[in-house]
Amino acid sequence: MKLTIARLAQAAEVGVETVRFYQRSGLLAEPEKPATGYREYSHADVQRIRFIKRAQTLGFNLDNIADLLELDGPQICDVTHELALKKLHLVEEKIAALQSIRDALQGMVLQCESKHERGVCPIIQSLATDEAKGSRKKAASSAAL
Amino acid sequence: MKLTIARLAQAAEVGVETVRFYQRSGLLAEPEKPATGYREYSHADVQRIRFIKRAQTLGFNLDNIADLLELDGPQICDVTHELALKKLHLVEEKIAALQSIRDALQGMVLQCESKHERGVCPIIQSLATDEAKGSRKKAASSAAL
DNA sequence: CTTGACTCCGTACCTATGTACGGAGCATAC
DNA sequence: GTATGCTCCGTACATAGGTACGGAGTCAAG
Repeated sequence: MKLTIARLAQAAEVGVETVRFYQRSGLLAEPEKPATGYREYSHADVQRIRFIKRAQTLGFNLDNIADLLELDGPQICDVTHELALKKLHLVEEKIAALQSIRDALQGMVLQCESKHERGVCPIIQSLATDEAKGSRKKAASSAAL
Repeated sequence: MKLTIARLAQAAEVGVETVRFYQRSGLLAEPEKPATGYREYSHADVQRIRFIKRAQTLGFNLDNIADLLELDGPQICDVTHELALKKLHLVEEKIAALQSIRDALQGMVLQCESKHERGVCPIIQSLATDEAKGSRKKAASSAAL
């Protein structure tokens, strides 16, 4: 079944502009433009976009995904395995960083809820002074929430 | 002690351009330009930039931080408490999402390491097909690693 | 054969947080 | 009094992943 770009986009649950963006980024081939009429897309293109979207939900960026899509041959698994492992480590680091942020925030929230000096906010105090006690010193840089 | 912008930046461990950026963003006031000579900064400006940087490591963005810096009066704690609590929830959501990504990646890596059909990569297979079994369906959208 | 919807294409814009550049003014050291 | 380095200011660029716009071509229905 041949599709126009709008129907491809709909089937893949993305916008038309996103399809074009993937084409510009080299993730998706642009079909030949016929002498008359519109470019035609296939179900394989739908699958390819879905692949991209699924890989994105696992934290792969479009560069990674381009690599994954390029893979061919009997050694594929070596490459994907390494890529997935690398990503896994990144995710674990990120989780650790966020956990240390969470601990710091929890501490602040609790302090705020317990009795404290009138007119002095412990959260502001803790941001205004350079203690670095507890969790804040270790991992929590580059949060990017 | 009065500082030039470069010495302010150095004391606060940021770049000069970052100081200017914070000024443009309204996080830091620009001192009056004297009739002759350069603008003068104080230690309070150093503290303010450090405040910003510390708040950033906790996941607050510059808009949040602008709010925090604006606060004044006896009800401060209500606002900071709410902001911190909201941020805490966001961080917890983010952690959960990343954990589900981690689980999915771990599963893939393990599959890749165990025996599997020759010439077929389980990672690619799992991205190419729409099972959504296990972890992938729940939280893992909007990864932003 | 006109109308409305869709495609095609290039380009500009968006978020957030900076970074970099370039020319002119100013200050301090020699 | 000049060389060097700093300040000041506006502007452009960078990232990642899209999103939007505008004008021209094309297609299908009535």
